[in-house]
Formats: sequence, structure tokens, C-alpha cells
Amino acid sequence: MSQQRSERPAGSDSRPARSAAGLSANGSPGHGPSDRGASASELPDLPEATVARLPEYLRALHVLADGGGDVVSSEELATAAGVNSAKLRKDLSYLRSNGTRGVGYDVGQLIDKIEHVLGLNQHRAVALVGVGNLGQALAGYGGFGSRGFHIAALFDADPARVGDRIAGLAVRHIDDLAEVVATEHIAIAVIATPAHAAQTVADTLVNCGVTSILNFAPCVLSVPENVDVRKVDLAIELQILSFHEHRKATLTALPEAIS
Amino acid sequence: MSQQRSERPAGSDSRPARSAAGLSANGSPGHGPSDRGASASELPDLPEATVARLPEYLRALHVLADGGGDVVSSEELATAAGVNSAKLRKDLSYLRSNGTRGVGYDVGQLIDKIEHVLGLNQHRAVALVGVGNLGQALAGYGGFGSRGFHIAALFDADPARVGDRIAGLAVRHIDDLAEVVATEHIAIAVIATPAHAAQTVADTLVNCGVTSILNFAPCVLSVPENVDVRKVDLAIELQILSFHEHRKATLTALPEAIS
DNA sequence: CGCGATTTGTGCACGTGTTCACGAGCGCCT
DNA sequence: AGGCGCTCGTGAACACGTGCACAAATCGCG
Repeated sequence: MSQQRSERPAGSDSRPARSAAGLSANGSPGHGPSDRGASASELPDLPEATVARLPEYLRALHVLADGGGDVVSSEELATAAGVNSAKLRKDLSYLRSNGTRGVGYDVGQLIDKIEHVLGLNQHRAVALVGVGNLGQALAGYGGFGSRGFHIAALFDADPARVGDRIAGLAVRHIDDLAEVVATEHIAIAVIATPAHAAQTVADTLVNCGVTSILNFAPCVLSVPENVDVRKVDLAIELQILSFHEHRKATLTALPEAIS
Repeated sequence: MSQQRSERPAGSDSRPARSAAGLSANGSPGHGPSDRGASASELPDLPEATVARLPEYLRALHVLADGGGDVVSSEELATAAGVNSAKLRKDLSYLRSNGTRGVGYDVGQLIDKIEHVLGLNQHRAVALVGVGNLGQALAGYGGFGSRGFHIAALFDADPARVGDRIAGLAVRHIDDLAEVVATEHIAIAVIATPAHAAQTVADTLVNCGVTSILNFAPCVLSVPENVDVRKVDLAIELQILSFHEHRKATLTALPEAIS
């Protein structure tokens, strides 16, 4: 059964999708493509783990810039971002980073570079579907503008909510989605609906041309291969913490018997 | 500079801490400790990546159980949880899983096992600090009870908010935190304050005995080594999606010149 | 001008996580 | 009873991510 559409994990990490071709007959073992990746100004590869950390670096850099900092050492920035300094340097090296040896990194320059890599030059328009408890909170969160996004439209399926104004935006019915997505050039959407509605909403979004979805509903979405899904589930985070609590408790309970 | 307290990554993943002892003189190369890990009923090791997936399995299992399912094959459960079936089997094998070959896993039994491993037998009391936009939404989210948690107390630093009732709970002042944490046996807390307040709140929480923190504030928390921190940052998730958008856009722009 | 202090960039080894592929057990059907 | 198909459990290879440690490069100063 199932085998619905495409068996994408769509989890928070592990994005295969690379090297989709050549699943069997890859006759030539040649492991040296010599010119790795893109042509010149584009980036070679950028591991997924690095991508996940770049936003954190960016945030830390903005804090430093606001504090009047001009250059940062990898050590400083690393502790500000909560990572190892070697890791940070390696991550930045993927960006053709131009740090100065003996000095550090130019803060402004690095901000520009990371923002460019993340595609944050233009403010991206985001659609938010589901104006319940959580949706309203997300819509009201003011910290988006400074991080490269703005909520361009709110949608809900409940006619009673349509027309409400939240944070200066009118809630529209989800049937208007196609039109708004087209006119506002929206490529990213946030799903904050109950779980039972999430898949339907996701299908609609995909049909309208949305290619990135941030899903707050506690369920797995199945989407075509070219659509990226990230998931945030509060209960899962708490359950992971609970595991560590449980572990800590049982560990301190036993005397541990260190040889 | 800095080197504040302890340089824990405190990130969303990668929890070292295991195998702290025996870092050098492990004279005997004997790679077969025979009895691996804990004594009998306890679990041997449980990789962090597995722990992060167990909650998702649990959610999928509950859906199946509600649908009247009795046994599941690894393939079914894997697709329901959005993962590879081999990964699922390996994950479950860490739990001394008792699946039946040729049949599958007993749903109820597996639910019990995972809940036990995650320490969800008792409902865990969670404190929520910061009753702003997001905090109110989290407090109002009803899906906790079924997932092993209940919000036991709300706190805020703003005296104007103290005394408000949200979802049947009164907001208390953060100065009462120590008292409430002690009486309610709270070990897990959620920080939903502005970023500038988060570190202070975290310090307070740690002083009161909280050992697991879920941080929604966009900043890095520094905490002692025995405290677990997980972070959820909406803007970071969006920025990661933005990167993939950007990537997809530039990839489709070029003609790709296949071979 | 040369030297030392400092910090980046990175090769390499290691650990962690993922996936394949296959043996081992279980139930069912004849 | 015996065989057959199905599914779990897992060893082993592979891919990925991390961190050390050091060479290369730059600045500042005498």
C-alpha cells in the first residue's frame, strides 16, 4: 500500500537528491571530476550541515556588527555562534571565504557573503497558512524583516477567520492562494494548520508553485522531489529532552561503579 | 576571551558526552566487551540520531493504533514516519525490539517500549517562560497531553502580565520560579522570551534545578555541561529553505549542459 | 628589512550515521 | 511435515561530518 507519490524523507536533515542519476551503470570509476562544481562565482557544493549553520553565523555577525565590531577572529565568532572554531573556519572556507590570516574576518563583508549565499539579497515573501493559535503568533513575530523575510499573505480555511486583520494583514481564504502566490511571487510557505489539514494544504501549495515548505503540523508531508520540506514539531523536541532527562535520572540513580 | 562557562555546542544535535572516560590508555585492543553497555533492562547506547527519530515513530504508531492497526511492517511504519525502512529497523533494534520475522511489529508493544525509552511513562511537567506572542500560542497548544507533557506553570517578567490567565493557568512572576519548580518537580523548561532576556532566564532556570531547556529565543545559551539545550529558530529554518530556493533558481537558470 | 606573533585555511584521521544486502526466524499453505 | 514467501535483524561498506594539528600567510614592530 501507500507508495503514494515520492518517498522523500522530507525530514529536518539529510537531503539526498544530489547524485540522483547513475544509480546502477556508473561504469567509469573516475573519482576526479577535477573542476568541482560550478563555474566561477557559484559555489562548489556546500554540505548540508554547513548550510544549517550559516544562519547562526549570520545572526552572530549581526550582533557583532551592531556592537561596532569590524573584524572577528574565527574563535570569537565560533563561541558567539556556539560552535567549534575549526568547524567555523571550514564552513567559511566553502564560501571562498576571504578572511585575512593573522587578522580575522571582515564582519560586513562576511555578512554580505553569507546573505548572498543564502539568497537573502531580496526579501523573500512568505505565505502563512493556518491562522490559529500558532499561526497568529508567527504572523505577529516581528523579527522577520531583519532576517530577510516578510510575511506576504495569511490564509485560512475557516470562513469565520477570513477577513480578520492580524499584524496589519488581512486573512484570505485558502482558495485565493493560487492568485496571491502568483502575484506576490511567493516560493516559500509556512504551514501552521492542524495535522489533518496539512497534507491537503501542502498539495495546494505545491500546485500553486510553492517549492519550499516549513511545516509546523505534526505529520509527515509527501511532496514531489523538487519541493523542500522542513519540519518543526514542538512535542518532538520535548520528547528528545525527555529522553535525556530520563537518561540522566537513571544514570545518577545507579552508583556508576567506576572500575 | 570569553571562555565563559563551558563551551557546549548546545546545538540541535551532536551530543558528545558519551565515552568521556578512557580517552587514552585503553591498552587492550579487545574489541569485544561482550556485555555491551548497561546491565539488563537498560539500553546499551542509543545513538543521538536514533533518539531524534523515535518521537516521529511514536507519532506514526499512535496514528496506526487509532486506525485499528495491530501489527506494522517496518516498511509501512517507515513510510508513515518518512524514513528508510532499513534505518527504522536498525533504530528499533537498539531498543531490543521484539518484532516478529515474517510478520512485523506489535503496535501496542512498540508504543510502550518507545514511550518507556523516552521516559514518557509519567507525564512530565514543563515550565514556560515568556508569555508573549509565541508563549501564549505554545501555552494554548492542546496537543501536549497526548504526547506526554503538560504545561505546569507560566512565567513572565512583565508585572503587567502576571496574573493573566492563559489556557486555564495563571501567569506568575519569574521570581516565583524556584518555588514552583521545586513543588511541581519541573525538570524541563521552554524559553519563549525575547533574545536579550534568554540568557538570564536560562541562568535562573539552571539555578532552580532545571536540566533541560527548549529555547525559542534566537540566541546561543551557555549552560553547564549537565544541562541539555535544544533550539528552535524560525528564521533559521526559513533561511535554510531560502538557500535551497536560491540554489534551485540558479540551477534551472543555467542550461546545465549535461555531459 | 627581517622576525615573531597571530590567525586563517586545510590535509588527515576519526567517529557517526546511512544504506545495502543477506542470513535467520516465523507463519502459512499445500 | 515440508517447503515457501515474507519480514526482521545485522554485518559491512560507504558517505558524511568533525576536530586536531600544522603549514601558509599576513601584520606590526624593532
